[in-house]
Amino acid sequence: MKTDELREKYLEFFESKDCVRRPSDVLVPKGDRSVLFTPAGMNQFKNQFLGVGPLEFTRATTCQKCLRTGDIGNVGVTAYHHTFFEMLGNFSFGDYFKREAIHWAWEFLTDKKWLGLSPDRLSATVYLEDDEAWNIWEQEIGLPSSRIRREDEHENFWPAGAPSEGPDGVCGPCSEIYYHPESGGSEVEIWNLVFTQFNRVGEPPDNLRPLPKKNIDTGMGLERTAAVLQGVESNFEIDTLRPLCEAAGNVVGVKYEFGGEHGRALRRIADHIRAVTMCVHENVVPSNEKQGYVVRLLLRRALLEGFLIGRQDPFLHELVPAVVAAVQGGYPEVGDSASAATNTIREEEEQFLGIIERGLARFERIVERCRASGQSKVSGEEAFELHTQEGFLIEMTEAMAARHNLSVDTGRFRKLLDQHRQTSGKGSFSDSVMAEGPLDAIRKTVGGTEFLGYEATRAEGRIVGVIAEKQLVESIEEVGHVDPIAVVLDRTPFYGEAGGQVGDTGTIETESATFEVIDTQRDGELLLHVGHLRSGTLKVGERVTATVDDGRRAGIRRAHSATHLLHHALRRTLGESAQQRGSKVEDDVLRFDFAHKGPLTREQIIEVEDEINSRIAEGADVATTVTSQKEAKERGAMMLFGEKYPDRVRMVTMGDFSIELCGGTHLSNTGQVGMCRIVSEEPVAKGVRRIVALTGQKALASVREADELLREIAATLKAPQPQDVPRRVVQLQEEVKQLKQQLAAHAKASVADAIGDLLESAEDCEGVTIVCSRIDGADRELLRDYADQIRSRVEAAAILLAAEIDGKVALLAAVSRDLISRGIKAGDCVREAAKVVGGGGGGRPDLAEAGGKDPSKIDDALAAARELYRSRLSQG
RNA sequence: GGGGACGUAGCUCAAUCGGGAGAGCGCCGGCUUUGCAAGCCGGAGGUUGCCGGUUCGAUCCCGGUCGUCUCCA
Repeated sequence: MKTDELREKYLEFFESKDCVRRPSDVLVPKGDRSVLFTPAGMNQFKNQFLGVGPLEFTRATTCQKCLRTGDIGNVGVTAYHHTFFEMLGNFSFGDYFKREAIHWAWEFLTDKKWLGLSPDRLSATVYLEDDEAWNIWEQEIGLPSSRIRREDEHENFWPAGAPSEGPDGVCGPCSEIYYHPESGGSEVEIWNLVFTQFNRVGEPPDNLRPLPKKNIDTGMGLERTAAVLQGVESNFEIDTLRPLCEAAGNVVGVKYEFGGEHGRALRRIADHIRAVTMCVHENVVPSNEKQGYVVRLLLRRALLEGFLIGRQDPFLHELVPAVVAAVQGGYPEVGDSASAATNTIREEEEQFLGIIERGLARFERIVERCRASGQSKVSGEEAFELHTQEGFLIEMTEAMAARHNLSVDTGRFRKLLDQHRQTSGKGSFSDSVMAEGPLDAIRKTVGGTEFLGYEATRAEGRIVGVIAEKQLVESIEEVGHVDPIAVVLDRTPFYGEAGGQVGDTGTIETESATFEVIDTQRDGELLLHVGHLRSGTLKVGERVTATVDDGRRAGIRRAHSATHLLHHALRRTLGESAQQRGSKVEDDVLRFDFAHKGPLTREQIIEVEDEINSRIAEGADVATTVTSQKEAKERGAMMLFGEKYPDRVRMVTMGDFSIELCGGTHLSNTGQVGMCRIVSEEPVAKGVRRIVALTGQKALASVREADELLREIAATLKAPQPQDVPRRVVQLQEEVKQLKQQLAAHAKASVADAIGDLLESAEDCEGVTIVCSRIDGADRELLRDYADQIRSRVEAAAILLAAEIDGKVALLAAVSRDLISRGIKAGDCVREAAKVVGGGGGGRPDLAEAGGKDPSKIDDALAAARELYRSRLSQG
């Protein structure tokens, strides 16, 4: 059976059991900080499992795109490990439970209409204490007890080890189904049925409370099951992946054979490039943090495999078409972003090779050091530094060291890496991902907040929850709380921050109390009014009047509608690739990030600004409609890969030029923007630019400000007209430069004059001119000049110069080079002299500097220096 | 979220122990040459990322900040 066929059959089967077929969630789940990537099918149903929020359905089935990197070292080595893979799943939220889950799994696996696997080749495991599951398997399914195994909480509980080790929250026993291949190879786990029936509360014993509503969460690895059905010995041999491995072989110039010399490496390349392509398709691009870093790592590891085989220029991007071919059955849309993915991947490959080249110098130094000291091993420390600072994967260091006949201390390297892991792990993710927060209680009773803000900025509502210091409270009466309080209403005109648009501000009032809202946030379906109680008492259940600051809201609407105009104008000027990557919409201020390489030219910025303002002048209608996702797509609304849209979407259209899906608040006519002005354009990340623009009042104010500034500059420069300013500035710069040069020349000349006097009054000792003198008004620079010129004017000189600078003493000693061998050193002299003025110093034998704190002793210091020179010279 | 390295002329990078900011390439001018390539001579080009501290004195040591690279989570 083909892989695509298996996927379809599974979903069809569970649809026949009244499960709703849901699309795969995106690879990076939105609003879930507990994971980097979607790790399993149930991830998108966390709220349903917790019983939080409304339930649109109680049974579901999906084929979920997943990414896991925990076992990356096993990829290509074992038969069944992947980074990216697909997980088939069926789910129940308080609906069907253990009996149905097991019966249906068995039916799907063994019925001729579906997979038709021989029952004799299947076995199952259950959790030690789960007699219920055991009995279903043994008595109802009729599986012989010899083929049912009981396993402990580390093997057959989710999360693993939860009863004794936690985390707290929803958990339950599982039952795994294994397939025993005809070839006699080892058993394969093909399906895991999780029965989430407990809520863990604290430490054992008696810490597992039965859930009122029990859930089912199952996962069947698509590739793994396909391998079983196709009777092949590895996931990489199935119909979709084998060609990808072969393509990898072609690209690096070797033939792919499963057991061949390069089999493992090519499987890794195939696995990683598939994962990378899927990520890039969803706009998760290589970077140095979080998800982007994982993508980068996958890409680099894949590149390295090819590099070691012998392909040492970018080649991974050439595999994108093969990936598209492999995944098009399930994800035809990946083809749409293939060329963009190819570019992104090629760029990252080039960058990595560039980094290697830069690190090469350091690597060579290490090799050199080993040679010099006769070592045959690169130390673990050195390898670790190459790894953490230059990005050299250890395998690469080893391979390159081998070329120089050196080995690498990998044992030590691993130890250092482990240490590094431990120190870094301190700030890791919270593990109680399935635990409830204070908001979930409100959600359970009232569902969500109804949003009225599209039509009104003032409305009546009822308080359904108050949160102070992270706790639910019944009422709040303390005026002057330091930490903001959150108030939840059943209905509100306040817009909660979303889609880049900031939350509203305003007031919530009862007859006796006033609450100032400084921000509005959302948590799932709830809108949280965040702020401070100004007077009176707020109680849950009270009726209130909620009033949005409508002047501010108007500015936000102008900025938001202008954002759509900007998006439209950018795509018109720069091309379709100038896709939105993020935005922030505030009161008459907007920030817009979009995909584009390199800075925009001044002309392009003006063109964009012109386009926006023509659309404003045109006064096009702005219309919003709520429609199905499908229809919006057909109308040509922009939909981004890597975004997950709800089934019903809000579509905002402007004239005939802009259609976007948007939940924000907008104007009714583009003319109301008034004016839009781009104030900056800058890079924010690789391939992403940011434009900041102003609308309405703020746009006008900024023009005025610039005008005012120019006027001021012109007045200061005494330029008669603003247009004379640039010329005047150039003129002044030139003047300053000339004056500086003149000053320097002058100083030099005056030094020459002064030196004549100094030498005249200098004493001669054993043929050496001793100059110990005070140069008033000199700085350190000038003292050096004096010393240099004295030394160039006489045969042999021993010098100490002093000056008072800022109430402190600066000393400088210098001797002709010939004198050094006679034991006359500038450093010795300057140290002696510095002692006298309460300081210290040092330098080279021919020139040294020092300082001190007591200017009144300068003459004493000069005398001491003279004395030192004399005595040394007479000794010599 | 936690570590590490780096930031010096337009570019690539030096600067020993804290003591005079440099090289190569590029740029400009001159010479040599029939011309080009090259060569020779000369020149311009610096807030040592930014802020603060220690010190008589900081490119160098310490703290902070910004940016780049990188590892781990």
